[in-house]
Amino acid sequence: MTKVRVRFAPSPTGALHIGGVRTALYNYLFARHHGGDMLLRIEDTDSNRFVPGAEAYIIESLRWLGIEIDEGVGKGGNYAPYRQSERKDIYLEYVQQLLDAGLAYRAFDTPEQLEAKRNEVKNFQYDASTRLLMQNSLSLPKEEVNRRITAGEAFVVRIKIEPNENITVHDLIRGDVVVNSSILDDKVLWKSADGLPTYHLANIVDDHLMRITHVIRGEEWLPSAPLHVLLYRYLGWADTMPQFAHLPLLLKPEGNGKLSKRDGDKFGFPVFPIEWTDPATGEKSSGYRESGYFPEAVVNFLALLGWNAGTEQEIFSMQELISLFSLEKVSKSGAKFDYEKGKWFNHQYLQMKSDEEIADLFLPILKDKNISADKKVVVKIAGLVKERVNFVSEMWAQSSFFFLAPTAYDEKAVQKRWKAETPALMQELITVLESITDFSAHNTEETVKAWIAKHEYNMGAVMNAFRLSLVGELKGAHLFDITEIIGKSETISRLKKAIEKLT
RNA sequence: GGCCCAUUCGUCUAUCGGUUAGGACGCCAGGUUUUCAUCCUGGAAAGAGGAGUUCGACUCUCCUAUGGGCUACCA
Repeated sequence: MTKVRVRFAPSPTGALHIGGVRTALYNYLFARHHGGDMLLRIEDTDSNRFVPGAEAYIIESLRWLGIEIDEGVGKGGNYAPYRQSERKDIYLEYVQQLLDAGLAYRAFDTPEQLEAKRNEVKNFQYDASTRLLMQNSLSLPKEEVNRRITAGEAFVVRIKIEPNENITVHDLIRGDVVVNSSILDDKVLWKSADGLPTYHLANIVDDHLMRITHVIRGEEWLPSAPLHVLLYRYLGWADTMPQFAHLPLLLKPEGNGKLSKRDGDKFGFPVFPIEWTDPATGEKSSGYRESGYFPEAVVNFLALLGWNAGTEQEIFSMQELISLFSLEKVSKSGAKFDYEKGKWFNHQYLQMKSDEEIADLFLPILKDKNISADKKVVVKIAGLVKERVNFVSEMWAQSSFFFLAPTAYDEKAVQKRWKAETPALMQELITVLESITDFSAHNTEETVKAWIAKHEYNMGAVMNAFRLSLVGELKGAHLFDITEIIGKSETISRLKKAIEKLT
């Protein structure tokens, strides 16, 4: 059996969209599952839309997510070059072959003429029914064609599609899709504007030459798949044509349409894997990486948007995804992007991290806040706070009281928990705390609780006022974990301050 | 407009002719807790509509509706 080879073939027209990331992921999972190769090919045949930096962005995004490339741009391989703009001569050879075989023809119609035609005839399509009315090597006398060519007149090359034939595309996800060739148009294969092939030609030539066995791409390509099947046939490669799988699209979380860059701005979540700055406008778009997502969480989340193992498992490592993935289990319909679930995945992965790892991520944030803290202490705090947050970036809000004494007290909390007798109670608590030498959470808790029990104080009244004094609000970690970390003198100092400020 | 694809809780999905239609996110309630959060338990919540086929349809077929995609010298 031939070795599975798949490719991810994005255009360097900007940041890699999250839907594109999923396509790359599925290709990768499929390749690894079958012990095959994953290629990265850059489809830069549209010189107008080329964006500098996009290629590097794509490579970095895949690297961050752990989607490894075996061959291609940035990696090399036996089928180089992997950038289509560097393969022009190769494509030239094959258009010529199509031209010589009479399967393609030259068309001289200018974009303006085509535009005029489209305005004049509704639903105009350049095909068998109209091509003889246009200016091309099929409609014009041979001498006229030659004259135009030698005069250097610009022309495109179009595929010549024979009408009235049912073309079947076998899709691994959708089954057979049958389309009548009459509805297909004579697509441009070679552009005159920039002297490069179109996607259709370059794609087929490369997939064939690079020995691609499975084409796994977005559903937006399904309508042109019959054209691609025809091209394989025209080029004599029908017997080695790759298998197709068209993936369902990622849709907007609300309303209609596919997920777009604008949705990120609108709903406040990233639609790009890593931050992207548009080189033309300087406009920044947020990325999952910079938003504090773990790559494993993004991968897990994306993997389940359109695929599932058929079990009730939700959390999958890359290795598990690889061993379980199959195209048969990819769903057929588009998936609305559920950002809330994405956050949940990150929460799950955050809980799996060691306190040490989390501390390493939290330390720079503390540094930003001008907090210098001992790593050991931060590790401890990470352990106490991680379960309360989805992202490391949210930890400061949950832990600032470990580092800073409250400067204000929540008004409602004060009203509820700071009564006339509270100052005296807190004063007594200070005395109790002062007597403690082993200020560990456990011992302090025992001592304080014993004191409360002995005097038959109201537990809630004491503890809440205590908390209010230390935190400034009625929230936060276990109280005696706080006292242990901030220490005896700071604990007492905060109590004193509260008594002073709230009385 | 034409062509193609799709349609199970609000969302992601399981089910591959016979199920009390399952799970997860989110939501709601209760419990744990000194607080908030976490966590645990429970709850509400779905087969687009209509015809067939069949002893029996979420599952197969057709129609309609709805959603999506494509319809460039963009990919």
